[in-house]
Amino acid sequence: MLDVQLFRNDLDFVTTQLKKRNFAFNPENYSELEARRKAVQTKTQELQNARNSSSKAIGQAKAKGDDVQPLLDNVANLGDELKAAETELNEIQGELDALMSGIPNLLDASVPEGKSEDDNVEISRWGDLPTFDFEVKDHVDLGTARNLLDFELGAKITGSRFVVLNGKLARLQRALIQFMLDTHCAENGYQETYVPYLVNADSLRGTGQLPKFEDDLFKASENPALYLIPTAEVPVTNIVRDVIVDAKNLPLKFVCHSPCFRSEAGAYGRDVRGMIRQHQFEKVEIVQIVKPEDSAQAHEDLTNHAEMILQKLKLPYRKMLLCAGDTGFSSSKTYDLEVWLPGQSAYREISSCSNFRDFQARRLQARWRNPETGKPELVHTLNGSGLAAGRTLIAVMENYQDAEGRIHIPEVLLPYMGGLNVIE
RNA sequence: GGAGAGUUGGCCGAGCGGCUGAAGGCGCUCCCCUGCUAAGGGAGUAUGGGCUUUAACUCCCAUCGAGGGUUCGAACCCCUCACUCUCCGCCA
Repeated sequence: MLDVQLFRNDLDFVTTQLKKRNFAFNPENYSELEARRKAVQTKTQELQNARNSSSKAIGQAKAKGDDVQPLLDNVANLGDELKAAETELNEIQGELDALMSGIPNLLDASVPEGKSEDDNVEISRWGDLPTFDFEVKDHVDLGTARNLLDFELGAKITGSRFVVLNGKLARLQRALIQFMLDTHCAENGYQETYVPYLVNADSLRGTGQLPKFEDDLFKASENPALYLIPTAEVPVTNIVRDVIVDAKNLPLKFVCHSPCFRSEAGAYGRDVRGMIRQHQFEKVEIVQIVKPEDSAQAHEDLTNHAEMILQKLKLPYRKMLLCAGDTGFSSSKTYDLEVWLPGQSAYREISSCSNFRDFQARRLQARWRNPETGKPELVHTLNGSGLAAGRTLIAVMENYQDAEGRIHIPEVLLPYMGGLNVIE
């Protein structure tokens, strides 16, 4: 949610900024609605004031033992008039809310122009691409050859875009998750959390998935309305919903492993092969709640924390700055990390690190008390994948394969694999 | 699942139809006194919104779990829902 004051004070600025995103915003439409709101709200409040002062007068007259009937006659019609005004105001507020909650965040000045992922800007590359003196396999061939990955079984048990991991490979994924959690806690100062995987609509509104992106979610129950989390970002960021955080406790840094559930509506036909795009996958999420002045630096730090995992795993990757058209709804600026997948001879997204500034915080009413003003002010929120475990598993399989189709265990994972150093 | 009790400001807690945006206490901030491991006195201390060209003040509106109702007027009465606690049952 953007600041309504910004719309009232500098509508041209907002319109121009939104245009960078190719977001169709109609300022005339907005102004007209806002003018109605102002008129009706003022009128409503005047009526409320009239009612309050009349009621007070009646109370005082009664206390003195005066005849209150003339006063009662006076306010006879006030009730209906007030009710009508309040109803109208509610409708207008509802319209405005719907409009405002559908408007994306404003982009940071450093975000490049562009329409699609083709316009994203490469910031850096890390690691040498591996060379193989044999024909490389992708993770599907590597995994199914040894019955480590079973897509047909996933389809039988549930349906398409689900998979079963067997034996050593399941353990390797668990090792990756443990390694990521331990690293973020011990080296990057994050606090581990465990959170619900079903969330209510308020939580999803807070982080921006609702009302606009309900199709991307799995709804698990109707009454109460509960949804499977699409990312741990939702429950973890909602830790600070309706909270005024003590300044001395900032920044808050959380790390959380969770499964993620996405309906992948609109992704039919994309990445159908393998486990790149599943309805259910494991991810380690890092979240930061910071003072506004710290969020730009925190964004760089948080991205570095995600990069650290790739570096320790010795997986080659590149860092992309997303262009205007590819930056998510709630984000003001996003870096994607793309890992090298030899099986595809391509870099593929493995982490997305975003600074939401106060966009989520305003929806969440997540605030901190600024000692300088003594007033509650909105915090800034950030998050990133650190990393998507399912895709990291794929990357390890493909980068660490040998001519026999075996998968060697990255050095940093050895302590988590119970002495195993190769899956064969 | 059954029975009962609750939900008020940063925290505890009073209030049960008008003078209550809310007593009292704790905490916090400032001032005074005293003087040293402790104490006394005074003042201040909720949030969101509107109006205003902007800002501050004043003013106005809303908020005592949420939503609705009764009433000239609701923290207080009625209804619905959510959550918390206690006891019983069940359970990884």
